Amino acid sequence: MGVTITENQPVERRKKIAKILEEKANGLCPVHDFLIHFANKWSMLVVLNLGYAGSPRFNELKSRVSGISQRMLTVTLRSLEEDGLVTRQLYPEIPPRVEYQLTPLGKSLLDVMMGLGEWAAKHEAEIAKARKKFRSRHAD
Amino acid sequence: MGVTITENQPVERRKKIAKILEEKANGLCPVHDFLIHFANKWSMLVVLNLGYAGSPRFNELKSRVSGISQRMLTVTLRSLEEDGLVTRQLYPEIPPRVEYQLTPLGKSLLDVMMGLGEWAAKHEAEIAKARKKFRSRHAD
DNA sequence: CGGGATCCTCATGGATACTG
DNA sequence: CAGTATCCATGAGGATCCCG
Repeated sequence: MGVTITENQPVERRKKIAKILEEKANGLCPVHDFLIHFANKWSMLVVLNLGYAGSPRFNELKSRVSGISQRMLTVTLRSLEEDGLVTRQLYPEIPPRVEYQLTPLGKSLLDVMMGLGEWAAKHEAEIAKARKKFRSRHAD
Repeated sequence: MGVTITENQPVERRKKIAKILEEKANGLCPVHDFLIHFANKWSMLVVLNLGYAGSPRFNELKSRVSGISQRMLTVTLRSLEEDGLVTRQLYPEIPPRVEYQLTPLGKSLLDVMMGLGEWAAKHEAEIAKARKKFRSRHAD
């Protein structure tokens, strides 16, 4: 099989994209379906922080994800748990202790999220510059 | 410099994540700032379709991104343009013709988006299974 | 053709109070 | 400690009409 890695070849790229955007039985492509559950303010940040912290407790995680409310952390964790990305381990002590952890599936997503995160960190300034320019051009 | 690539090393990974989550002057980490503008239903799908189609016209793109409304395509494209990810080329003909295209910055994001897209396509079934299981367990 | 301008709806998500 | 339950504000996003 052709293992020759030819990065940036338009043809190969188009094939890959086409596969990603292929509609499934539900009328959605995998990306769209994924985004419906994942395109929100917190999911990605929680995944990254879980990747960093290992098996944090609820409030540990809450203090790490700066700005998140108690409610939204709960909601986000439940959603991640539902998608099989996170496990919730309850230790029935008093006071109760709960630890969250990425599943193998969650860890595989973490790798992708890190790619996105590194992109964001790398191009942050460039984007900020573009925004400024755009606004000054449209500030008529 | 230590170029030894040691994938999956927790220590290196934690360092990377820490850098991604590092707060900037505005009190936000790069990812958070990025997500505020990009975590929505359409941006990623539009970027992927632009990567596929090359320099599509407005309605060409609209018919490719299944389900998107005229308004949301406009809004999304403006936002991407503002972030320096997309260029808008107007040909003052009658009727007017407008072509959209990824900038180099947009193309670099496309690569990352493809990584996410491939992840979504690969693990779609697994996620669906997890959801089913979760629901049957919580259907008391 | 490629939008802009409005109106409207509903889901996201923030604040607060309460609980096992 | 780790939530649940409510209430409420905001804005994302859909439908529709209009316009150069």
